[in-house]
Amino acid sequence: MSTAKVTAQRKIGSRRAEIQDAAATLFARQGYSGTGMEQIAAAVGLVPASLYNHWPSKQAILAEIIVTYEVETLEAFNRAIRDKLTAGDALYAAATTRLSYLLRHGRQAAITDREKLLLDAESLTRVHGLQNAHFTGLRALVEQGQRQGEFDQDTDSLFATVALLEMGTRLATSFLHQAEYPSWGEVSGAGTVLQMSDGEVLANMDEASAQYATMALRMVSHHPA
Amino acid sequence: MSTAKVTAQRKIGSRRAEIQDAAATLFARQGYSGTGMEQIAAAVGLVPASLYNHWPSKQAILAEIIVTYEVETLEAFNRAIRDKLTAGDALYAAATTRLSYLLRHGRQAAITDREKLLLDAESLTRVHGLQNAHFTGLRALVEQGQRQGEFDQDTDSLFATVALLEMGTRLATSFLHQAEYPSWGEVSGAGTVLQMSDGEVLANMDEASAQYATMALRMVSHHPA
DNA sequence: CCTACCGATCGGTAGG
DNA sequence: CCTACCGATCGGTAGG
Repeated sequence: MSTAKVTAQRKIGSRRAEIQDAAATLFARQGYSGTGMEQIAAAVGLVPASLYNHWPSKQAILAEIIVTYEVETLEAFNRAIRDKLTAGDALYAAATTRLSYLLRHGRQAAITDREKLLLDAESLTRVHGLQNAHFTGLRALVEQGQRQGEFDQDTDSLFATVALLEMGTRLATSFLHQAEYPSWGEVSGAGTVLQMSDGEVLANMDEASAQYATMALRMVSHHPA
Repeated sequence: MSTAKVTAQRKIGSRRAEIQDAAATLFARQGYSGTGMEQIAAAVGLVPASLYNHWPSKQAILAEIIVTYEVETLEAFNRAIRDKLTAGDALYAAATTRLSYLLRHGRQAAITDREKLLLDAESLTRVHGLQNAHFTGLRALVEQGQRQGEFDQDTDSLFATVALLEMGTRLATSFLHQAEYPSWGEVSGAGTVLQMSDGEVLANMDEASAQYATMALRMVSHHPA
């Protein structure tokens, strides 16, 4: 497959987005510091200097990837829990929505996870604010379920919230590194059929999300009233 | 062997370890590519060229950090499950042992997670073999528990195994980035009192390990026969 | 969007 | 363990 053909298939006039997408793939695979502007340029068929017509710096590409990812993550969470009648329903919706989003943005999740400390102070403050809002919202949900008797009272809500969030991040980013678990991507008994190619999930995200949400409810010992 | 020579060898030996320890701190914080030999040298009060009296290359430091971490992780797992009478007991022991080890080696866990793909082919093959042995052993434990009726039959063992492993890794490496969750490190209700300083856990690992193991058992719906 | 090029920094070596 | 230094590569700029 020629680079020219792939480039031609993309929308003309979205060079900026094309560069960001190529950067995301490379950052996820090699890390930010391990990726040069020359590699990004080569991936989109340009010479390094031309990238600066679309982006002011390498840092700016990183910052937009991370901030966009965190903004969308928080929006997805708030949308998911809206109008849910019980804590169990809200947690289930938050979990399925989160894993579904994560599986479709595995590169961005991995980059945020690894490189966010390299951001400038302003962007980092914003990212921490977004992450804190997400964390606080999820923790409030856990504690609400505990007060209402739906979730186990003895669970430490701080610990459970961290575990829920981190388990999701890791499950999703794991798909970027299939080699780690050779059987990963196989057809598996309960329907976690997941095939990755160039950072994209091709099949059966819904089943994986349901499995994740079920485990999330088990972790807080959900027992519907 | 003269006393002077032994002393000299000890000095060299401790320098080697001192350099590796400083590198681990920097790699965990800034990434492998983001850390220069000059920074490592400065951290131990040397000039960059002097590092090459103790290590042949920057890559060699990375490789030893990762391989040692994986070897010890597998050993700890095999020791933990030895002689346990039920799958539930074995899973509980594996979980507490794992989190305890991870909390004491958060930097190495984070580095392995992020940088292992940068290893030379030989080291990477070895690391993948060690990880696969750990993964296979844990999955076998889950399936044994399912066959014996201790764990829920409907859980996908592949998915559950990945989730268990990744949740542990993330919980531990999260402590390296306290800023992420401002309340992290506080005194928390159920005893997850964890204070970090320079990558070291100072208090109450046992309670955190127990919380983690309890969640692990819940994830597979453990119900003692 | 290109050619040409900059100063800074990289991992690593020579020699004592 | 140091001083001195290497070629390669880095992110970014000037000018057209």
